[in-house]
Amino acid sequence: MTTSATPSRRLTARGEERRAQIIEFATARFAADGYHATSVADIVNGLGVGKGVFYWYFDSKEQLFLEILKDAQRDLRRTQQRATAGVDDPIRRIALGVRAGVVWTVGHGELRRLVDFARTEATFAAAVRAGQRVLTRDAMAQLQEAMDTGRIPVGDGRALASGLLGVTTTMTDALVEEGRVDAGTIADLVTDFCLRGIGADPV
Amino acid sequence: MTTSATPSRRLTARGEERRAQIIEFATARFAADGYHATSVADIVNGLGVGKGVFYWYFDSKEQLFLEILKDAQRDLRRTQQRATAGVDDPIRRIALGVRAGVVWTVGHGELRRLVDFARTEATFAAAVRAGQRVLTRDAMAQLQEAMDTGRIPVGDGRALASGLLGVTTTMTDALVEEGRVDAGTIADLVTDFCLRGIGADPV
Amino acid sequence: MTTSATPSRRLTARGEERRAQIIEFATARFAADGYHATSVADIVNGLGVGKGVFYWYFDSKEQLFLEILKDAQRDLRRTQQRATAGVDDPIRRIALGVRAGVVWTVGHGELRRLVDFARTEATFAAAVRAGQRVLTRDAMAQLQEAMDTGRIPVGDGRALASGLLGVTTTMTDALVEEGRVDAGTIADLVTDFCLRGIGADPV
Amino acid sequence: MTTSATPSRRLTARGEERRAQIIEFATARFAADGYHATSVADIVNGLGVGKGVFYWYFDSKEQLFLEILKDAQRDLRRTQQRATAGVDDPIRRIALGVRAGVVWTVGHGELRRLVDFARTEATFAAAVRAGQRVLTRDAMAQLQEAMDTGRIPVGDGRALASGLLGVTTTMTDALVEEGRVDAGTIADLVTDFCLRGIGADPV
DNA sequence: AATGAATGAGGATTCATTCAT
DNA sequence: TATGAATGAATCCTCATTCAT
Repeated sequence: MTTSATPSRRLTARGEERRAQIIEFATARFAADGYHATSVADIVNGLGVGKGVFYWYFDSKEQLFLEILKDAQRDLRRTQQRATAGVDDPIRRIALGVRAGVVWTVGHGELRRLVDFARTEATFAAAVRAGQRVLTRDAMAQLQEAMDTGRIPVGDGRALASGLLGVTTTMTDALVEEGRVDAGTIADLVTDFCLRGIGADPV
Repeated sequence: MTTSATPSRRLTARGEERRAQIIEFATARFAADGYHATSVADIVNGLGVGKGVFYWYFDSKEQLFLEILKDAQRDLRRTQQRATAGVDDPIRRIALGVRAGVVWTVGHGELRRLVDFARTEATFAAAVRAGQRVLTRDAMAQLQEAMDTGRIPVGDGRALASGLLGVTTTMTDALVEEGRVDAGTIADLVTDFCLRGIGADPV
Repeated sequence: MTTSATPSRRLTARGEERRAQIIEFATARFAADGYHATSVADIVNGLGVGKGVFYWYFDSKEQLFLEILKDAQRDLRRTQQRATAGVDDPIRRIALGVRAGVVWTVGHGELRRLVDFARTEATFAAAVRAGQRVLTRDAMAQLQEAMDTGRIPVGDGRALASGLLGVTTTMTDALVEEGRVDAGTIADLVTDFCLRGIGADPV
Repeated sequence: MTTSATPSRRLTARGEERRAQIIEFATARFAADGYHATSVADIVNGLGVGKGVFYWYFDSKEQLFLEILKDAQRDLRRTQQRATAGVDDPIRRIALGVRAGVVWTVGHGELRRLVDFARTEATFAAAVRAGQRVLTRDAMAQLQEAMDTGRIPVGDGRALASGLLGVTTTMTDALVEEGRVDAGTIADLVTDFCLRGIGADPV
């Protein structure tokens, strides 16, 4: 489920596989050791292939990272959209979106790390902000509807949206780090905090 | 407001000044360009001094970064302690602590970036977690008292504490990024969300 | 005659060649100018290759040196073993071993220098001692047999063995330095001194 | 008992003391860690003085080393001369010289190391050779007399002299390293080997 | 005599990227 | 497609030496 193949090249089935394999492995290393601490050599050696392979599929290390980043952001968004599709009540949509965010974060802690890192390098910061903006806009839309329909007090949509984001990621991280791996329980705690925070009655 | 001089060395007044100067400059560059994108050469050139100066005051680039990190975490904590000292009501203490956190974050956005980055590199992650734990513990103490005295519903202290942290940092970042620089307004929004989130009546 | 390739890597024929070439060139420079006075840059420039080449074949300058050291010690030992193989008389074995040692030393004066240097750096001293111990043990075995069979007076094997070593290296060095390059003549003088020294009748 | 004070400077009593202190400390470090591994900073820090002190007494690290070297060689020579003064029999003189050499070496193992090192660096090699030549010449004089008076078979003086040197140093080193610290015993073994080696009857 | 600070050339090593095969 | 080899700029760090005080 990759984006625009970069070295604009038609890949065979086997090629697509290789490419995915590189992405997967690199993601794990980037998350575990950090982007800079992971060299292209580490990646190809870990995969047991020659160096040329990497550059056959990617223009550069930077481009690979960007691709991982975008994939991650798109994947999270899709997950949330899928979770809230067809639900009428804006509060429920928010709750479900938050839950989906938590579950995704629990399952993709590595990607979270990458986003955190990306934010700190001039080279990647723009990409992260772009993605974050999309997520915030989604949340704002729901919040707006909730305000319009009187389900929550009128307030600063953007502020509330970023609050949702903050609680979701930070609380999830903290609890996962502490060893709590039950996504459901974590989701309950996060959702509770969030709904209260925006002024809705927790379910 | 530096810590223990590192290459255990007695510094003259002039030396202390230099050292502080390096820390300040390096912090700015690290925050602006990223830790890896900022070379020791960049730092000393920017300061117009020889390369050896850096290593006269610091054992390594890594150690300098760690020092900045610890200074930042200690500074934030002190600010919060100062803000809540002598206040009896736990809810008010929480509110004041959150406010202080927001104000500090608004004034030290650069440091926030560094902490975010540090979390993503194996080398620094431990230090960040240690600092975060201290902050969380502080918040947990207040929350516990609030629960014990019936000011908020009994709940998962750790979860709530990390919620407070998450809202504070993420919401502040988002609003600052959007151009809102009035710390007071931001603090109001954040505090509101937080108090609601833990189940207290916003003031 | 290289040992275990170091950066555990399979080398092609061309690679093996390059590796040997580096070892050869570096040995010459180390011996001529000293280990510290020879920089990696000197080596690669002298070879007309890029700096990375060195690190493709060796983990570090130190490791390369160690490898040269071990190769040298092993080579000398093999030469002596070959020279004495199949000879029954222990005195003759000693004489032949000494001769072989002299000849080897005359032909590999550079390596002798490296060993001398290595002994003086904490980093390499252990490796030298290990090699020396092997050589001494070899000589001691022959001396023991000579004593057991009454060919030389009973004495302190270890002392005699180190005496053989000392005469061989120092006398050879001194004579070579003086310009006498005829290995045969030198070997005669050394062997004479050695056999007399251990109490055997010179042949 | 220093040589030509180098930064041609009149030293006060206290100054001479300082100077000797530096030489002593540096000698120990050079011998223990190696010349290159010991920085000027190590020396002054170890002594608890500022960097200027070093350059007040010595022009450079190199010059200090050279001075230590020469002191050592002169000291050894004097010791041997003192030991053999007034003795008529050339064989006895040789025996006593060798003994003195062994005793000195046992007591100054560190200096031996320095000489070994010096031989391997282009910068110092000449100085060592010069010293060695003096020692060899001394020995040759005695050997010549022994030959002239028929006490030992006529042979190659220079070769024999270097043999004496080699046995003395290498055997002593080997035995000391093995833990035998009784200079007398070691001297016996060395002298025995040496006298036999040159064709004299051991006493 | 002595100190702490500063200099900067030099050195080892890394690593993204390219290339011949 | 893939590999091993090669490149060389960039980086961190060391250290002998100098200097202002």
